[in-house]
Amino acid sequence: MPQLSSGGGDDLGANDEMIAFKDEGEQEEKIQENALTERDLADLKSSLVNESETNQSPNAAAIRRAQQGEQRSFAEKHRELIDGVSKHQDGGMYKTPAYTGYPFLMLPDPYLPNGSVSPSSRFPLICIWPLRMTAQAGHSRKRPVRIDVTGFSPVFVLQQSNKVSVVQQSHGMHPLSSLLPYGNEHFSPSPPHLPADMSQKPGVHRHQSQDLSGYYSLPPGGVGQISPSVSWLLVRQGQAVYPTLSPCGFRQPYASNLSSTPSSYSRFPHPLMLGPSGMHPTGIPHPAIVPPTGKQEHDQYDRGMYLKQEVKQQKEPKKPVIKKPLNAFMLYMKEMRAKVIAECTLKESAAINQILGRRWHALTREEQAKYYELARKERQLHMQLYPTWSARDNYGKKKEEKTGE
DNA sequence: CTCCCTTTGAAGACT
DNA sequence: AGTCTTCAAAGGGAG
Repeated sequence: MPQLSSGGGDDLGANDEMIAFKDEGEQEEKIQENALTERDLADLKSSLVNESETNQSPNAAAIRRAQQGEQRSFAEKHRELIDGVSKHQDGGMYKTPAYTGYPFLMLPDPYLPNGSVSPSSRFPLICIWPLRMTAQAGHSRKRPVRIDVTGFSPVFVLQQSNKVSVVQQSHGMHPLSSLLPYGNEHFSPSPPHLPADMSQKPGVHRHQSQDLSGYYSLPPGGVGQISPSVSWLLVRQGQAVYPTLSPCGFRQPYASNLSSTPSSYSRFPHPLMLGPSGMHPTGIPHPAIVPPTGKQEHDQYDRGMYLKQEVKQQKEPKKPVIKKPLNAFMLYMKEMRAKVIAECTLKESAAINQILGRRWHALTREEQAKYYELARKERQLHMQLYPTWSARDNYGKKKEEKTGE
């Protein structure tokens, strides 16, 4: 498995990526299975879902085309991303295929084949901070009200020894969008209700609506107070580099002491900064951390909810719940859910998940490997961030909650 | 309002 | 060691 060769030195990731993909015969079998699965998709949809779904179920060929397109687009995006990264760097960090699925943290890859990364460099000196300014005000589970104030183009940050390189993407699609683990709307067009935000100003283009809902932080002691005011916050060795708008509309970084706050901060407060809820011990919120009483869901984007949580926590401080890192399939589901919903006009998660499960099996080994790799990085990062955390911490918690203990 | 459903994979618990 | 159980996400549906 080419992309799974960790190159040694990886004692953190589990061996999930070493999945026992069977050999040639199995591959043929898989191909056949793919065809079957894809064909079954229509059947599944018609059998699983309600009548309306049945009536508009596309034929198998259409599904096949859709799936092929889906898979192709994924691969293309992946390639584009790799190309994009490699074009924009001068050969320092990512000589090997860059790890493309982790926009949250552009860290030196400890899995570089030569395994030469020093222990200290196993952790990022530079962190890319995709704070998309998307809030869901007055969110209810059934009717999310989304205020999308995403304003800026994505920025690449590549570590070059002690420098920060910022690479502006020239096209509308964020190159990392295809693999954003926490994104929900990676490929969806900009929502029609998008307010006239800065992205619509001349010279400032807006990337597609992506929920860059999660991100990882530096390890304890890495950073201090972080301003969430910008779409992307770059952190480097105790300094925050705040992207700002240049006259031409491109974002330029400027270094700032963490204690000082750029003017843009006050203009764009971010709900994620409210209160201690979901805060990593560093003071940085993390998608894996959720307030103890609430579901994660969109709460972290719900300013009101966060305020409530803050007040609540002031009254009765509880340990924030650190969630399990997502496995490969969960990451896949996160990415593909919206697509399936759009294609199948389904809304029931149970039915959607069935389809996703079949699609998952229909993926090629390479396509699955990408998600296994993502999940491996996810676990690794989770482990770095929460070294004392164990799945045991949440084990049986749900039952306890139910029983009221 | 709360729980269930449904999927896969990881990891803890149990035998 | 092998098997079982729980939890991650999601959101409509049911009670």
